[in-house]
Amino acid sequence: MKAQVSDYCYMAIDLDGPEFLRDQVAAILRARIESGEYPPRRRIPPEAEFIEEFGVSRPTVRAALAILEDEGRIVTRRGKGRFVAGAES
Amino acid sequence: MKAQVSDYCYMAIDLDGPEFLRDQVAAILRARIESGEYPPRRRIPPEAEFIEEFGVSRPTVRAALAILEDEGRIVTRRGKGRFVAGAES
Amino acid sequence: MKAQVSDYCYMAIDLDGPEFLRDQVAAILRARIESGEYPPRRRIPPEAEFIEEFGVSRPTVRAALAILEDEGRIVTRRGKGRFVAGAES
Amino acid sequence: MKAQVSDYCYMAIDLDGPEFLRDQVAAILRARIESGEYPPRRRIPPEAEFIEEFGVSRPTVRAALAILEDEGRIVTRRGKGRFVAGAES
DNA sequence: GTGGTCTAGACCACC
DNA sequence: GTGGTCTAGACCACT
Repeated sequence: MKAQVSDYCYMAIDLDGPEFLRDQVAAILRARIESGEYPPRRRIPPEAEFIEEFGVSRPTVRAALAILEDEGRIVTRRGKGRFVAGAES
Repeated sequence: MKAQVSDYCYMAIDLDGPEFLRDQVAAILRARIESGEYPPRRRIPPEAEFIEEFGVSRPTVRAALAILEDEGRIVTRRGKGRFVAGAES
Repeated sequence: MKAQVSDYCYMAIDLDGPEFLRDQVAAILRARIESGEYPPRRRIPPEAEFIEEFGVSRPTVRAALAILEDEGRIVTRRGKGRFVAGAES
Repeated sequence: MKAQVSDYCYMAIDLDGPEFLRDQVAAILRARIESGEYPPRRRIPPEAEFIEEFGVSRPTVRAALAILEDEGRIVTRRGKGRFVAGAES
């Protein structure tokens, strides 16, 4: 059921992909944004959901989301959630 | 103050060089696993403890642990520690 | 499935509003401290556990814990947890 | 002996200063760089030393150092240490 | 009930 | 023996 990023040394989701879990999670979420699965200006799932989905720790999820925020793909609103970046404020 | 590797070998041999330290450390830890001092499926002490206990460098400890892992005696879980191999759960 | 606060009060009272939940939770926890269920200088369960146990929101739990802290019954250590107050070490 | 940043709810080093430990540590180190205590192109102490000096966790120290790196005040060399930024590479 | 900060401590990669 | 990444889980601030 879960979309495992990796099962820790058992398998990697993509052997040609990013080296670290943080970067792998970021890559998956980046793809979801670019594909429109997470549409502009819409909220993305909370941290807790990614923790469960990918089976990684909260800091790893947060590090991945920080990458996407640095890239300008998402914005964070404390207490409200994270949103896909889009035209206008 | 520190317990040198040679202490654990009961002063039986002199240290001829760092390349032997690795095997000596591995031998000590292997004995602890086989004696049950480190029981199956239990975590073994962290790298840092062996560094201090044996007075050797981190790469030496890691090389010794890699030997035991190659032998299938321990398994490694990043961020969690190393565990003595045992019956599957 | 969840243990409601009212269960812990033995259904003695009805809930007239959320402002009372805080005091009820505080009263339950106060009783646990005084009875020794939560012994001095020991950590009490984390916020999340009380949220689940009592079926109340995080702010309600935190407000209840703040009461106990004001009363000097518990102390808070960020990143570590809350502890029952007791003789100094 | 230690230059405490704060003793966790007991006192803050500067009540008008930064709100978070991370920012407080960053501010102290920033001041040392600007004062010349940590001169340009010289190595600054390792993470472990700041952990001990300030009595904070490793992630907090790293977060503080990340701020200074973002500001361009220090550069990081894996396996070698962190250095105060200075003219020329 | 979200994200924000912090603690503690593990193993990893590199020098 | 440095910095890099990761785990696990606590409390905090805000909505």
